[in-house]
Amino acid sequence: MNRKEKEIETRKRLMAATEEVFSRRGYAQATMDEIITLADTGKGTLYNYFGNKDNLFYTLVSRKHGKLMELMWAAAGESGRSIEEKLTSIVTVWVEFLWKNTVLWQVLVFEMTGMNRGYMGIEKEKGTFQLVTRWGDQPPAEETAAVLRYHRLLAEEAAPIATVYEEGIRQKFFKEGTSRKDIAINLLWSLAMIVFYLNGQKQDKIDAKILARDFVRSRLYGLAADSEKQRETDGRKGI
Amino acid sequence: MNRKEKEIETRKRLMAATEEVFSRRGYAQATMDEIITLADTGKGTLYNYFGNKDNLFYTLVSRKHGKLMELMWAAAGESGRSIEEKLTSIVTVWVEFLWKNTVLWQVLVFEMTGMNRGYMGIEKEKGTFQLVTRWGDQPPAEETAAVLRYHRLLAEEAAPIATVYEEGIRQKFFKEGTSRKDIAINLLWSLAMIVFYLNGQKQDKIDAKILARDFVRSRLYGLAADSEKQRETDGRKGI
Amino acid sequence: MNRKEKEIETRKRLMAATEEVFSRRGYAQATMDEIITLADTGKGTLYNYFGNKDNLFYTLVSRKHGKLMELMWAAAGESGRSIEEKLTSIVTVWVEFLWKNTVLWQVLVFEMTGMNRGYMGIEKEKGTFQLVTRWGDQPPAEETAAVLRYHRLLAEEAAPIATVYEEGIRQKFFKEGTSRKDIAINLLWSLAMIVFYLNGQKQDKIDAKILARDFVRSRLYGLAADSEKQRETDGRKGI
Amino acid sequence: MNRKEKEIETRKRLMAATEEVFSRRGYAQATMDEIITLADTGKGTLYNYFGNKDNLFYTLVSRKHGKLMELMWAAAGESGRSIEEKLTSIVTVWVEFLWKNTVLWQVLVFEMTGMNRGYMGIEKEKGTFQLVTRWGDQPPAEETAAVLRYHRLLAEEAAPIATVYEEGIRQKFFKEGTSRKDIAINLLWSLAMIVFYLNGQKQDKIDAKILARDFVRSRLYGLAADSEKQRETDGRKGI
DNA sequence: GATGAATGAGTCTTCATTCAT
DNA sequence: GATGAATGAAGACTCATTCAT
Repeated sequence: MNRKEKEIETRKRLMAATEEVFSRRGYAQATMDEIITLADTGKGTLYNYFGNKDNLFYTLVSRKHGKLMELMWAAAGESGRSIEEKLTSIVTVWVEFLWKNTVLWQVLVFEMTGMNRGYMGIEKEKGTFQLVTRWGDQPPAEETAAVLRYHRLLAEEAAPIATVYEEGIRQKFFKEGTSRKDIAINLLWSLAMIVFYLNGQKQDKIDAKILARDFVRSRLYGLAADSEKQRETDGRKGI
Repeated sequence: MNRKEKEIETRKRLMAATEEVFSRRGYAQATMDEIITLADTGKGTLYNYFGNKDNLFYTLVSRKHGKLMELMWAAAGESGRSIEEKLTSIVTVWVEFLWKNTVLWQVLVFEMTGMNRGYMGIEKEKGTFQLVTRWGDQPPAEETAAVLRYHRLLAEEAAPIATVYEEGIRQKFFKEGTSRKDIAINLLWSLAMIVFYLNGQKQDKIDAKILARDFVRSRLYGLAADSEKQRETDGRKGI
Repeated sequence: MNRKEKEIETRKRLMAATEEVFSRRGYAQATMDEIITLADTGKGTLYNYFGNKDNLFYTLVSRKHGKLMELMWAAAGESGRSIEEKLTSIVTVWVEFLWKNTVLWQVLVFEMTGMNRGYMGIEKEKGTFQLVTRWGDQPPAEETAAVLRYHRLLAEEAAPIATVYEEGIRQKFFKEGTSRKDIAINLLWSLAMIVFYLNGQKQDKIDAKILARDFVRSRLYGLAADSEKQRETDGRKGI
Repeated sequence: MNRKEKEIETRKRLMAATEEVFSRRGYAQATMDEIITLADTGKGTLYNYFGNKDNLFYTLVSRKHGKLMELMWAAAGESGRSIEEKLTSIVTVWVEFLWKNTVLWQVLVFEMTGMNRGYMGIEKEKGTFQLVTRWGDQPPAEETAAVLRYHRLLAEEAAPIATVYEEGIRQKFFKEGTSRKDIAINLLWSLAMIVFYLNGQKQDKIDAKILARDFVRSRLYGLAADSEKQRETDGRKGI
């Protein structure tokens, strides 16, 4: 094995160890020591490759995100299929992904975005985010930058489903008055909560496709037996 | 002010500081030092009252939980109201509560339950929980106990809405095949995700009641314009 | 019960609790909190009566010491008895005392005298002690005073046996060349080590009197079967 | 100096500082901060090497113990020498060792074994120890393990002298009825008490060999001038 | 380029003592 | 005179990061 191959080998082992450790411990409780021990390499190597802990996590998560996006866009773009089928496809991808990466994505959403410290990422213009906190004060610039890139990832993950939504709206598939973006986001995270909760308990028993199908149907057609009960409804926003 | 009153005063200041700090920093990043500084008291005092960091957090969260439960049960029990109205009431309570305690409840759900480390609390019998991890190994007994009490709180919070669900099922209000517990939990956490995301951005503008009403309707009657599309549906589980 | 009686009552409970706690934990690990809890009184009371932790311990130990000295002097003074009988009497008292106060006296000897920090109490003149350390530097005056009083107690405890020794020497009971003080001290502490080691394991089974008798005999007449082996001996110091 | 040498250098400095500080302060009063200051290194380094305070102490003491054992066994094995000579040899080693390590071995015997809290280590089978307390309750498993290893060391230190004792008994050198183990232990610790008390006061003046010789003789042949006084002796155990 | 020894700021926690009521 | 709430100095230990080899 030449030098280049060796390096790639080491990177691979580090990535695998990183995944293992962050998946087991979350972010704060994970230690660099455990990672290098598992990867059977040196601390210097880890830092040479990835710079720091946050960057290590970001690299891991970013790759996975990339693969996820490919699959989601593919599902969103399948031609000749109904809105419901497309939604179901995307959601299936999402469920399968989360089953594999439950902890990682929880950490991403709650720790890394700073959501657990009252941070919010607001999309000012297409692709440009701004960080605000519930408490008014701006975090230090460095932290802001570190946090925002995670917000960007998450915003991207809602895009495919939002696209299908737009399509559905044009087709008059949906009731009026619904805000696409909110719905897309909620659909995704509402489902994420289910997976987080089921979290492997039943993942052997439930097929991702079935879970996805049932979930989409229940969102589309509701839980109530008699939809006529909605006769008096008007102007609802339907978040 | 006599001694007893002074003590109560101190407790109050400590509780307030605790809420403030955990809300701003999450659990791991919060420091006892910041809390005592804010409460303008000594470290010993804090430890005399609460014993340790975890207990401090639990005390805070446990009180809030108690008040929440009262309100939820009240909403669940309102006589002479429809299922939809009861659901809307509970959900309104929930939204109002989460708006005030967004970060705290995120921390509770993701950090304290160990969810971000792959822990799951499984209810064996009524009220008895067992901790399992995605990775198979049992955490140390001490940690297990510390974590489980948070699971107990969360399980309790799903109870009122589950009760209304049962009632609705008896009344044939819901479609068949739905699993009450899962739905109750998901309804709650799906909504929580919305609030976590909105996270104060709009909370001044959106009325909790309206958000709740729209949310319940959308879950009950679906997002699709034409419910006839479900003609071919059969045996779905509707999670 | 009037006020005076009440106070005596409280003092008693405090003394009992003090003994219990120091016996279980040693000095450093004992806490004032445990003592007042056990005595069912307040912290202020404890401090009003005893001033501080060291003083509390000293008070306890000092009382016990007083009783011990009475018994020892009585044993040393029994008229019309042989040297061996007197030694055995004193040693019996000592064994019985140590069985009851094993931990307390270990703490006294090793922690309180500072022996475990290289402190030594040297008797300059009768009753006047000076503190020196293996390391040459003088401890702060305050600590010196606190430590020295424990040395004084211990020196006193060797006095009765030393007196009997002097008597024995006058009677030519002992071999020549023996240094009385060293022997007295060593006899005492050599025996203490036995009791510390047996430390309750066998104390139910072994009678203090028998242990004392055997111990004294073995010291007086030696372990060797054939005392003629000592023919060539000369000028030994016999510590 | 290359890396490996540097590491060894650091370890050495740490070991030296450790000895110095524990010797001056005992265990509880010694602080890690003082050790690193003295060793002129960082806290992390200390912890990387030794893990925690107890382990640091154990490492130090364990090394010294190892060297001591070598010397003792050598002294016990010298062929062609009488029992008395062997005993004197062992005891000489012991005295020389204790003179150098007085405080350390006091700390070991009284603090680390938990003797000052009523702990006793009982040897169930050869090499297997069990911890019991005067108060009946078992200490937590972790503490038990930490304490027992010190008991193991001490038990080992009595072995060489016990071996010589057995030999002496086979040779009918000793009076009957003596229990080897107890005697071995007491011989050692009785002597230790002397050294602890002399504790450097006179160590320049007294030769270890002379002290050892006199001590052994006095134990073997007794303190009394006339050994015929023992005529009435029967069945004594001679501890 | 890989390594891992060294670092020290940062945390939680303990506990003797004080003093106002 | 009894009380116990309040205090804060002190101490063990963790872990991301650096940099000389």
